[in-house]
Amino acid sequence: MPAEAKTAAKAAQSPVRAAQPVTPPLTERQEARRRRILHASAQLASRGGFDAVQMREVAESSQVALGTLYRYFPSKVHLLVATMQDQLAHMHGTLRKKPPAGDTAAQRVAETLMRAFRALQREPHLADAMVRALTFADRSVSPEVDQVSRQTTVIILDAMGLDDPTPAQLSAVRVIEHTWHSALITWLSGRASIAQVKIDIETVCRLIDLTSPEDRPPSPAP
Amino acid sequence: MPAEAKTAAKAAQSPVRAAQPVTPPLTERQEARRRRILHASAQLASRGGFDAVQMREVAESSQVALGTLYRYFPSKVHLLVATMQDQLAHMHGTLRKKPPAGDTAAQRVAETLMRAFRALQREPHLADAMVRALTFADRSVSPEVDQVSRQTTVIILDAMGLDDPTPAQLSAVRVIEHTWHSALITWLSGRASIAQVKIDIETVCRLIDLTSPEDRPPSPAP
DNA sequence: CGGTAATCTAGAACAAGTTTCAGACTTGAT
DNA sequence: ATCAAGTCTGAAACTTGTTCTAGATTACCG
Repeated sequence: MPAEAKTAAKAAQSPVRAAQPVTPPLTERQEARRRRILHASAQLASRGGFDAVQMREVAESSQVALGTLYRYFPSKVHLLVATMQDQLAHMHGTLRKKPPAGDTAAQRVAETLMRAFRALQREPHLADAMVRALTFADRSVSPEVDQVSRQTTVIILDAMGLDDPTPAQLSAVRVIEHTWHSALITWLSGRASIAQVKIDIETVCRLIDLTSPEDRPPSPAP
Repeated sequence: MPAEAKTAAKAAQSPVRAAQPVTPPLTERQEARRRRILHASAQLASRGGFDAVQMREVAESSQVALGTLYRYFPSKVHLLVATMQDQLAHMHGTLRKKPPAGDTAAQRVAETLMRAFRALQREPHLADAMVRALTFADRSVSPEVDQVSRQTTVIILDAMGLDDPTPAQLSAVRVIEHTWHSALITWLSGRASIAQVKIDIETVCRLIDLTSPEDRPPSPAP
């Protein structure tokens, strides 16, 4: 049993930087199947978003029986969250190569998120599928969602250049993540403009200066 | 046609304080039906959350044919978002009677949200159903979701004691709402503790001091 | 190699959201 | 009071996520 669920469950306990799960030995063909499935999922999602990812179609596209698909990913939401993990890993790689160049931590985080946002704008349907799955996920997907959250946290902390955040900073990072997800949703459902998302990201990033005033004096012009 | 959708669509244009929609004449019996439906929805939601609100059961509980239910609320998500509007109106009334008493705007907003949070804790399943519906809603529900958002904005601005917010303040309020929704979700899915939600709300409310320094000097102890 | 446990496949079956339809009932205008 | 238009009902049908089953296939152990 490939067992995504079990797999990620193990990783869902220690704080920020948790280890990758102990990969339960996957045959080469199984690894290939898994990749095919994730690829098909991303492809269908890119076309028509959440609704377009239909389990029967994913199964067909990836040349796998429906039952097998469900063995690898126990639900549609699991599948899409895994797809998101996949894409996030990509993005993290990309970001690592060209780190953000702002002067303050807040600027770098905002720049990082805006870069990610622009990437999502190129595939709005895919973004829709992944984000909707993420926020719709119930407790049974918590371990996987948590993993996504942890990965996002790492990306933000990287941008801040922090290794050992205080509780206050962790809270600020959580608030930034909250804003990030929720702002994405309002944008995806057409209730907020791109400009608004940008402003809100910049606004929330100001919290960083508030929790670590070492980087630059926070007080605005009087 | 009672037409929830049309109804709320009309309200979804002017900024913050939009007027109530021009109620398309509803007979008394129709009004009663609508109430029965919302009541059944809230009741089922209180039991088992999002999944427990099954359209057939709602129809049966409220003594209405399935087709009629769909005429009043074109989808399950529409129904639950309307349920949320209902509950929000309640809450706003309650809050009006006992306004928050903090010294700064930030304190009052945090207090208000924590009060709402405690109310939700009393009916976690209902909260689950409403919040999941809200964030899962696609474009077809935008007008209604927007209405909820506007109502929330009003509540927050009330707590701030503001009537005529600047764009920066509006952005801060949006960020607070984002955090509010997303923090609720992480709590509901068991990924964050109540304490964490509290801290995050307090953290994000600090943004208020940042965008309107008139209320009290923001600079922390050196 | 041979056997056995695990995995995979095809396809049926089930569950819940949504749609459809014919006929009964209400409403509002004349 | 009557008629036309709009609503409501009950029931069946359709869609898509999910589960189940029986029989192939594959992986691994001795």
